[in-house]
Amino acid sequence: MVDDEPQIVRALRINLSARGYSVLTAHDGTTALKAAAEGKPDVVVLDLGLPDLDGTEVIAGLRGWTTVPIIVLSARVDSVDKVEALDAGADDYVTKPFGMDELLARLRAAVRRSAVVEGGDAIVETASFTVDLAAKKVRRDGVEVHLTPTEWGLLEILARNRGRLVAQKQLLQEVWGPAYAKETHYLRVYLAQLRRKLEPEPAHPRHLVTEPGMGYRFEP
Amino acid sequence: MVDDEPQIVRALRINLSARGYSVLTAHDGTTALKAAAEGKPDVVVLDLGLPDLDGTEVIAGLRGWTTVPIIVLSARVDSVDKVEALDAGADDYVTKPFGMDELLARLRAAVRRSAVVEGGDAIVETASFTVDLAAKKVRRDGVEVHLTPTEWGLLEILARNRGRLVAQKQLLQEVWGPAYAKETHYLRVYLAQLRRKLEPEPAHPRHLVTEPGMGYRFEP
DNA sequence: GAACTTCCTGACACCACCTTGACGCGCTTC
DNA sequence: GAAGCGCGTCAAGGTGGTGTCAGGAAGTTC
Repeated sequence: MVDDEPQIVRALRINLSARGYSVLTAHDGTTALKAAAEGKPDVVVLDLGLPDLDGTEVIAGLRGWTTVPIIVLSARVDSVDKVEALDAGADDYVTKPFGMDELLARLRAAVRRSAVVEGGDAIVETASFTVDLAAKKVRRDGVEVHLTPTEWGLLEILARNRGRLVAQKQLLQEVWGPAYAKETHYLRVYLAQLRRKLEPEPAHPRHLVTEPGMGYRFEP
Repeated sequence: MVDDEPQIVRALRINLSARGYSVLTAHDGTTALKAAAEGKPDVVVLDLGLPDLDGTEVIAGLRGWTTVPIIVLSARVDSVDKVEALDAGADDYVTKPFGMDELLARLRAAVRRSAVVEGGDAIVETASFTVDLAAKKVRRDGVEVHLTPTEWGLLEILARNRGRLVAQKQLLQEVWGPAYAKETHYLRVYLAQLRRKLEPEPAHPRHLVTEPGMGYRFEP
């Protein structure tokens, strides 16, 4: 969040923090570029009327090394300014005064877009095997392990809820469908198969743990 | 370009065509969705006040199968409308009346962004063949291999997602269109053709791998 | 208008996967 | 201590997904 007007910085910080964002602030272009390089933000909100650098210079300075979404704030309504900022590399341009709801929505849109690009950070590791949720791959001691669709469906849910208990009903409904909520036998068969393929000692599972009567838990 | 007001469509068509864009137009939501499925646009400009469908319905209809950038046009200034459209999956929201310069700049920004997403290394190499995504060419042992448009469409998606599993549904929707999401037979035929042209042992594919029940994977 | 390419469709064999049943074990309950 | 329940294991049958081949329709080029 880059702005030289303290009240705007303050308002945004409160709103963003309340929604679970962590916020880095800078009050001029130079510190903004430095802070961005160190903090690796997921999105940049940039006011154009900074005391030291011109808005397009800040944008260019960021675009030199990152494709992080940049949302420009500005009091200038003139379309020339908008075109300049957007062509310099900004992703969006919001004119002051702006509604907080709108800015937040544009923020969400920008983050959503870049989340699609990255995507690859979905790797869950345990002592004996690795689950790559984006590529749908499982490796054990470096070699790829082949899983059937049903096996993968189960493992994916457990891995996405790693550390948490997942109810039998939830697993059955999400993998087999709502009509199969009581076929707990399926779970026993497929959990056994997963353990045989992934656990060092299938008879004494360390990562795919049964919680009797309740469900299963993935322990990373 | 989706709008029910002829004069706006006309103005935009002239401006965009003059700048080298090729323009598809639709005057309501239903035809827009159909045209998008067939035409595979690089960016969608969508007016919200359509006669048949609600704006968010059109956005949802597109987002069901594509991540194409959507720029919303609307006469409504209310921030609730903006938030709704953006959260439904729109990338940008421009209120009427708008400056043509600004819209064009936002268009450029949207296209630039999605170009980055697609980007990546333009050349993908395997032990037995090379895919040049920029030039749309495939070479095997130095000599160029001719692919049909459909074959190339499949190979391109797989190559851009190299290493990752691509679902059957995604391949079908992106190559043949949303209506063909269940024609898995097409995939079998065309994957067989690609393997015959590219794999050293078509019967035992090493790079165009099937994951039964789930999809296909390109292994570099 | 003929030759060619490309796409779609159908038939068939094969194999992996899902489902289902039977059985043994350990824990809780009475 | 017996009975019942939940869980893990193993094996077998059926079926649905996959690869392959070939023929015809539609469109393109010369």
